[in-house]
Amino acid sequence: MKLATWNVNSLNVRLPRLLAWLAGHAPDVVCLQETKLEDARFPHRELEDAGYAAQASGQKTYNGVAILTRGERVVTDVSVGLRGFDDDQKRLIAATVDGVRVVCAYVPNGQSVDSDKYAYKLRWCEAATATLRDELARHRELAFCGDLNIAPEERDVHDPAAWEGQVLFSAPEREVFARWVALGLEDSFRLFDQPPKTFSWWDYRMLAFPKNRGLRIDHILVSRALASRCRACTIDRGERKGEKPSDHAPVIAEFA
DNA sequence: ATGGCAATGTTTCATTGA
Repeated sequence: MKLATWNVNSLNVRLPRLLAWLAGHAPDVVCLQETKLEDARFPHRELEDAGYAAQASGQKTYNGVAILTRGERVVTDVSVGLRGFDDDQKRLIAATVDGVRVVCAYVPNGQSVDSDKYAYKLRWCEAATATLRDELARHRELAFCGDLNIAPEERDVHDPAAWEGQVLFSAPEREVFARWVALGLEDSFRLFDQPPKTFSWWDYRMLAFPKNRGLRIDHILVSRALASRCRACTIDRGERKGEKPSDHAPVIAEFA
């Protein structure tokens, strides 16, 4: 099974690239973030023609998440949002796909550590921790995927000294990530030897991508049972190149 | 040096992202 996550930064704009990418990689499950589409406008037909079914939870302009599944994979127990956390922002969708619980998240950005949005991010993450604890109690095989908007370690940041204390790399955010790991989740990317300076997001500005000034903030975290089946995790940085790329690259994990 | 780019709707700018 091949499982991917990708912040597409507008599914409307990125649909041609997504369809080409699906044709090239044939992933079995794809978690999407920042679709920026109301459910009524979700491109179900185009994806069906490409061989994918979709579960979506979206809104106009901002946020929006979806889980795509290839072929006749059995999808059950679709749920939307965090338990016990009232939120108008469409940031979380989960589904069980052939027995694997897939939780797709678009964690709030947080803007800056002194902002209301940062406080919202931390509250959202705390509710996510509770939801994940529940989900892990119910499902042996679970993948928590998405734009988690946290760079967990110095090696996940192009310039850790410059980013120290900044949003995406502040101590409270890294502690959140550590709590998710403490629940029994493993960072699939770090199960394997990886090239140094591998990132998943690069700013559109300042020639950040050609200079490889990026962050690794998109992740596939897996429960221990699923980790034991994990055979690879890679970031498709080539997808950041070319015409109209998303500012995020897809992350792909493969399982036996 | 706090800019730079991209997408969206409220569109000819303001807001947000990370």
